[in-house]
Amino acid sequence: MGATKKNLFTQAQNDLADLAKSLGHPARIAILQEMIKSKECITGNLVQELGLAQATISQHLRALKEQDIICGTIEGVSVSYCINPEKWNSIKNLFNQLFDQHPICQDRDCC
Amino acid sequence: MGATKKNLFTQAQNDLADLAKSLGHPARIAILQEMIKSKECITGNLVQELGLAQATISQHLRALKEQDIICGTIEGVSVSYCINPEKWNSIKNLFNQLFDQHPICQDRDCC
DNA sequence: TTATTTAATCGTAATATTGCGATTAAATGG
DNA sequence: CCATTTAATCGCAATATTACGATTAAATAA
Repeated sequence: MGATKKNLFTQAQNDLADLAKSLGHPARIAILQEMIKSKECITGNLVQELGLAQATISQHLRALKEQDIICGTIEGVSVSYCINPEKWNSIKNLFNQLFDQHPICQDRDCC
Repeated sequence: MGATKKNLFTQAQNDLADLAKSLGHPARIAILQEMIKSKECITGNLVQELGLAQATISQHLRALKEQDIICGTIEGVSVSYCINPEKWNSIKNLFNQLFDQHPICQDRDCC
């Protein structure tokens, strides 16, 4: 045991959970915000900015890459990453699809 | 090592990451969708519906409770859970705040 | 009172994640 | 060619998560 039982859930549920999981670490949130902020999408700075080891940053970048949230282009000896705009938009839509399923009911609140 | 270095990040980054993490499991996505679908917020059904053990469901419910995403009221011998509408709304806003930071740039796409 | 039902919690095993030093690979600069 | 720079990957240790059987606690039904 210990492994997620993905077979019990729909593809959509697993996909959304995987996306949420990839946002579920402050370093990855910070990386994405940094990429949004800096127009040049330079990543060498991330190690400096975030204070995590180079190997750790690289690992987080891979997690985001595997979800197709970011991609990188080689620029000389370094690599420039940035957010995949189409994916970003689709993530936003998927999350809002979940959020908007809930009919903010004023009348019958149990919380 | 192995523990997230939360001290390197802002409160907002850690909070958003924690929220994302709590959505980062298909069972918890399924639980939330079930709560949205069923008007009565009955939870005993969840064990039946999802096919996970009772202890496991209870653990996922606790994770959502700890983030204040859901809360439960005792109804006789069983417990009725539902989504916290205010929190739900604030989560939606927090995520969209992140999503909308990105200026969907058509001109300079590296992906 | 004593069963029964329901869900939380405990304890534990399996697996995943996080973090980093060390190494590797690839490109640049001399 | 060789040194340097940059980032990916490897290997490992520490920690977290997932899952579930067993137990517990609380409410109901008899």
